[in-house]
Amino acid sequence: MQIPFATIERLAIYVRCLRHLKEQGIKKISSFEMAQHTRTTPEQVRKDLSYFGKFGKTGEGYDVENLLKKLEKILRTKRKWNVAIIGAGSLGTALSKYRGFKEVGYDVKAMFDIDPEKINKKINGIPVYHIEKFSEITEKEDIEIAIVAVPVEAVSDVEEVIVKSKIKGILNFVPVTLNLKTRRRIVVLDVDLTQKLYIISYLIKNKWEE
Amino acid sequence: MQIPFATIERLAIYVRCLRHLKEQGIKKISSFEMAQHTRTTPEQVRKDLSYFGKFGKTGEGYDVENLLKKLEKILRTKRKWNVAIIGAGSLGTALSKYRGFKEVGYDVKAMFDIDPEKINKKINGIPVYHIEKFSEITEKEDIEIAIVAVPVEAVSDVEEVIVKSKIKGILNFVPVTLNLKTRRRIVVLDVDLTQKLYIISYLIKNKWEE
DNA sequence: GAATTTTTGTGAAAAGATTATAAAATTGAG
DNA sequence: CTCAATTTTATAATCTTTTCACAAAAATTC
Repeated sequence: MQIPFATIERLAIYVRCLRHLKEQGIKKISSFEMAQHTRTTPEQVRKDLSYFGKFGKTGEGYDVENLLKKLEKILRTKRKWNVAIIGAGSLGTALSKYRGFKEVGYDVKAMFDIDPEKINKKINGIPVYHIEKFSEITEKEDIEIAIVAVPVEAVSDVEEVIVKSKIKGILNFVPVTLNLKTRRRIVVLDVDLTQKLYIISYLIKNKWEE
Repeated sequence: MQIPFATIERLAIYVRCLRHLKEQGIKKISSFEMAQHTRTTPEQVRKDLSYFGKFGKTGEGYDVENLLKKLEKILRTKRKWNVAIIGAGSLGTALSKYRGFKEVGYDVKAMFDIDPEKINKKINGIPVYHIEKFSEITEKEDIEIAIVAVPVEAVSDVEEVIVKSKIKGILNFVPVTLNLKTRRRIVVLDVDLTQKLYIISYLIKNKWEE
C-alpha cells in the first residue's frame, strides 16, 4: 500500500517531538498529547502510525524511546548523511551554522561558490571549494544531499553541475523550479520563503475556518 | 465554496512564475507551459484558476500581466506588508538580507534580540531592538507579520511576547510547535529545515513513484 | 475481582484533491 | 466563409486523505 505523503511529512514532526520528549526524560505519551505537540489530531497520529505497525499499548500510550527508534528506522534517519551547501552567501553561511542539522545526523562536509575571496577558506570550519570541483569533492566525501542557496542568476550553472554529479537529493532555497535534465531520479524539495509569506497574507485576510 | 489549501499554495508559485515571465517580456502563456514551470499539470493549473474566475482565452492561453494582477489581488499581495524578525543571529541576519522579500512587497522594518551587543545597532540598515519593546515597535511601525528565528531555548519567551502583541501572522523557523495561548487568531506557518532533510532521506531510499 | 476508565487500532464514511472528458470558443489556413 | 486545429472551461469520475465511530485491550479504581 502507498503511504500518504502527508503521513511522511508528519512522521518527521513526530520524530522531532519524540526527541524532545526523550531529552526531557518523558517515558510514555498518548496519541492525544502527541497531537497537541504537533498541531494535529489524536486520530491522525494513530492512523499515521498504523501504516507501519502497532506501536502503542492500549490504555497506556506509546513508549517514547521505542517509538522514536521505530520511526527513525522508517525515515532512514538513524544513519548519517553527508551534505553539501552550494552558495556561500549569507543564507548558505547561516545554514552552515545551523545546529539542528548535525544534531539529527546531517553533516555539512563542503560548501561551494565561485567567489575567489571565499574559495579555499573555511566557513564555520567547513571548507569552501570552487563549484567546478563539485563532482570530485562530493564523490570523494560521499555526499548525497545538496542544499542550494545561490542567487537566481546562478541557478542554471548549478543545475548543470548537479546533473553531472551523483547527488541524490536537493533542498532548494532558490525561488525557481529547478530544471534537472537527467534520466536518474533526483529528489528535490523546495523551501520558498516568499511563497510562505504570500500564504500567510492570504490566511490573515481570509479567516480560514479551522 | 472553500478553496483547497493546496490550491492556495500553488497560486503562490504561479505568481512567482508569472513575475519571472513578465520580467522576460513574455506576454502570453498556456496552462501547459505554466505547468512545466511549476512542477504540476495543465489540468491542475486550469482547475486552480477556475476557482476564482475565467482568466484565459480559448485557443490562446493566459495574458501574463493580467493573470498576475488577478492572482496578486487574490493573495492580497499587491499591498505592502511590514515584517519583524525576532532573533538577530545568523539565520535572522541572513533573512534580513534576503532580497526576495522586499521585491515582492514584504518590508523588514525591525529586528529583535536580547543580546546587548546587537541592540540599538543596525543590521543591513534594519534597527535592532530589545525584545521587550516588541509590542511598542510593532504597533508603531504597523507590523503584522513576524519571522521567528531564535534558538529553541528562547521560544517560550518569544511566545509570551507575541501573544501580548497584535501580530497576525508568523513564519516560524524554530523546530518546535509554537504554543500561543490566545483567543485571537494568529496564523502560524512552520519552516522546519530538519524535517525537509528527513523527507529527502526517506524519498531517496523509497523510490517514490511519480 | 468486577466495574470503570483510558487508549489503541481500524473499518467505514466523508471530505478533499486530482485527473479525465466533453463542450465551447478562438484562430488561422485554404 | 468554412473547417480543422488549438486550447480553455465546466463537469464528471476517480483517487487520496482525513475524520468518525466503535470494538478490543490494558490499566486502574472501588
